[in-house]
Amino acid sequence: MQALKYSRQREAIKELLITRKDHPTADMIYTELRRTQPNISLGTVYRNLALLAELGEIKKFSAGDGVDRYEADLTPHSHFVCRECGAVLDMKLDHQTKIRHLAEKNFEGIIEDCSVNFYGICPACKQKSKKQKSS
Amino acid sequence: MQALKYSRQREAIKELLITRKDHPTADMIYTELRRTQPNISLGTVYRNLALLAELGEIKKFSAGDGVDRYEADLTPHSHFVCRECGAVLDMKLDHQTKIRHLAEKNFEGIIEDCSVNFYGICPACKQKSKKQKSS
DNA sequence: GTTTTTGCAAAGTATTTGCAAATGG
DNA sequence: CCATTTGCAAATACTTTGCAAAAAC
Repeated sequence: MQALKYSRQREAIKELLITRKDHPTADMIYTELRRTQPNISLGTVYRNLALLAELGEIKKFSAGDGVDRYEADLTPHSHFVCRECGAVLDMKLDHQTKIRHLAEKNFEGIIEDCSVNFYGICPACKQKSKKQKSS
Repeated sequence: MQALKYSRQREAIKELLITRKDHPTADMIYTELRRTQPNISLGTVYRNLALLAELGEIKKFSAGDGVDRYEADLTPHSHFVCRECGAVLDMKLDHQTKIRHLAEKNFEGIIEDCSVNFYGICPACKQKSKKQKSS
């Protein structure tokens, strides 16, 4: 049981996540895939995202707004969320490893994962507001 | 305009968050307040939580499951989420300040906030599974 | 009296699920 | 063939919102 058969849809989802470096939601993935596979359903997208995440092939995370986001980059890194435009950017500094060790010292439980989110204004929006002021 | 009048409901929500040290969801707050104010509505709870968060009197955050959580503790700290029992615990180490400075060095945007979540097995659940093994 | 807040119910999102048909091995 | 996956639609979970009545000032 649970033999995991090939699925065109699942491959397409994985491929899309490897290609795209933004951090799409299930709905964004669905909309994009619809262009090449007009019959794919949102339920299938959700089911495969959950499966891939469970297999550890992709990572599901939250940007703090109510929507789940997905990425194929499994290396430890954190995210920046722009409260102006909503963009989610990678922050390549690897804090996690260091923080995790710090946290483990004072904690009796088991720490398996760590997520770090930054919030603020992204470089692009910062530029934009500068120009508006000077005009 | 926007003069902010007193509201018994809002005070009760704030008081509850100051008292309770778990990190309740809107629905948990609603259920609890219903015991003393049987007519309070879920919409009112949501509206006041949003208002209090906007005023900076409480903090809204995500534990990674789809539900928003609230707390009155405004000092920088992070959270641990048990993937066994769902408990959300405070991690009192202040990583945020340090991490923020690290992140700001390599980032052209503006960092206003930072959230750190740990995931794993909480001390209580760890104990429980130990006992099960030895029986 | 005017403005803000409330309770209620309805609407709006995001996600999950049941099921018969399609697909993979 | 049998097990898994799909598309579709309905169900669920969480949050927001419109509106008339109630409360605050």
